[in-house]
Amino acid sequence: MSGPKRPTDAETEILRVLWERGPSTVREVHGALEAQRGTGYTTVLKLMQIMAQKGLAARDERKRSHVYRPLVDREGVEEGLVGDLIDRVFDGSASELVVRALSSKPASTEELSALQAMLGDLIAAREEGEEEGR
Amino acid sequence: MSGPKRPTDAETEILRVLWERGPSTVREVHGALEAQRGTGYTTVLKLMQIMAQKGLAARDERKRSHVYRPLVDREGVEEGLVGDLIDRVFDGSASELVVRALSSKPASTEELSALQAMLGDLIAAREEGEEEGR
DNA sequence: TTAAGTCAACGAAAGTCTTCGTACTTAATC
DNA sequence: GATTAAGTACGAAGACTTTCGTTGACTTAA
Repeated sequence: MSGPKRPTDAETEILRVLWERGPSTVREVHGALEAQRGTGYTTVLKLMQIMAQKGLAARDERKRSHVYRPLVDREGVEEGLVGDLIDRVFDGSASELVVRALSSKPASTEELSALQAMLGDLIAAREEGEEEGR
Repeated sequence: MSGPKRPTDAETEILRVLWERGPSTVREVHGALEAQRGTGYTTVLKLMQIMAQKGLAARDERKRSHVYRPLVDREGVEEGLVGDLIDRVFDGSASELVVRALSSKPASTEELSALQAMLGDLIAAREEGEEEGR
C-alpha cells in the first residue's frame, strides 16, 4: 500500500545508470557516475543498499559482487517526476509546463516539428474516438 | 555570485501565493495555504523569514504585520525548476519531457491544439530568421 | 489598568538526504 | 599460512527542510 514516492536526486541518478546499462554492480555504477561526479565508492554502495531496501532496486547476491537491477520502470518514474512538478507548480496544467520547458531549453527546429506532428496525431486519434462514440 | 538555487517545495508553495495575491502578510499566506494543507501559523512565519534571509522575498516592516513580496519572478523560477528536471532526468532534451508530460497529465483537445499552434508559430519564426540571415 | 488577542523572534526537535570512515568478510596471490 | 585486494555492512556526521512550542512585545477592549 505504500505510496509511490518519487526517488531522490541521487537515487534518480543511479536509476538512470541502471536503466542504461542494465543490471550492474556497485563498481560499475560508481564508474559510470564518477565520470560526471566525484562521489565515493561507499557512498554509491550505501545509496544502492537503501534503494534495495526501499524497493527501487533488487539485488542478486549469488556472486560476490552483488548485481543490482531496477525495480521501477523508467516511463513510470519520469511520469511521476513530471506529474509532481505539474501539480506543484503548474496547477495541473501540462501545457503550462510545456511552455516553460520550451523557453527554458529551446529545442531544435526538427524536434519542434516532430512534437507538432505528435500533437497532430494525438488530436486526430481523439477526433476518431469521438466519431466512434456516436 | 550566488548560484540561483531552486526553492524548496514549501518555499515554492509560498511563492505561488505571493505571486497570486501580491504582497501579503504571514497571516494572509497562512490563510491561503490552510485551505489546502494543515500547516501551522508559526511554520509559515518561519519559512517566510528564511525566504527573506535567502533573498527569495523582501519584507516591509513598517506596519506591525510585516508585508512580504516575492523577489524572484515566476517565469524564472518555473524555468529553473523545469530546466533542472530536463537536465537531471531527460538528458537536456525538452521534447522528451514534453512527451512524458502529456502521458502523465493528458491535456484537453483544445490545449493540444493551442500547443500545436504555438509550435507552428515558433517554427515559422525560426524560418523567418533563417531568411534574414542570408 | 488589566486582560485578551495578535504578532515577530527564536530555538529546538524531528525527519531526510548525502557523504564517508571504519570494520569485517572473502578471495586471490605470494 | 600470510598478505594484499575487493567487497559488503554499519554507523555516524553534516547539511538541509519542515515543524512547532514558547517567549516577549505591542494593541485593543473592557
